[in-house]
Amino acid sequence: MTTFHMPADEAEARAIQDSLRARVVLDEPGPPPGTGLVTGVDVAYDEKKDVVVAAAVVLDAETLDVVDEATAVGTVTFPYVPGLLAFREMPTVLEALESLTVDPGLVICDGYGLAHPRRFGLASHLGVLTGLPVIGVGKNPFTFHYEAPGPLRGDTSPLLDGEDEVGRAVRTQEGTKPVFVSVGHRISLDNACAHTLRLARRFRQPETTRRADALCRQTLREATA
DNA sequence: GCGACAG
DNA sequence: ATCTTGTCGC
Repeated sequence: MTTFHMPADEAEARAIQDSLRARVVLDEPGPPPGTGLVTGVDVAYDEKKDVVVAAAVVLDAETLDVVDEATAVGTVTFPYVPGLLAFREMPTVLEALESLTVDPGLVICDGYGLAHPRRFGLASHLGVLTGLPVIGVGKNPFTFHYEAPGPLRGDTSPLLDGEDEVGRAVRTQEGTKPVFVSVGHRISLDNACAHTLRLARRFRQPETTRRADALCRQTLREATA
């Protein structure tokens, strides 16, 4: 497992992404939906943007029951720069994941994997550092373009960077905006979309993300109070 | 040079 | 991400 290194500036951060990108594994199908464990990770920031809380919530993939959860509180040491999000969140996210008492199985995180200017978003980075299969599910199309998917749950359309399909817009609920799924590590795009759809039975976002979001926000309130 | 820009 | 009133809809 590779150790996280905090770059001194944006140029070094981009160089790290260009270097680690070669370690992304794209030829594995990933675990079948509905089996094993699935882990959601998310972070929340305080008003001053200097405290960050990460949460990891492990669910049984079939029942969606909570199996384990962990949080970590850290300090933000890198500014938000589109394309360099991982350097803000990675240290605290890794700490939360390492605090779990079970194997996380498949990880679902906010943001993107291959759908990234250098094809190495947060989900790819997290996958390479942990070795775990990772999916990226974003709420916005970032800098990419797409045609609206059909109106029904399960309808999809390609997320395009020019001619390249870097991810997929997935309609998880009728009457709501799609989410944007991309491959992080050790999973296919088809399977990533199938997992996302299965985990978003009731709401727009996957249950893993919703649980992790609620936990890190609650923990932030308690840590800030 | 200007606009766009995951969280 | 987070700040935030009112407002639309179930």
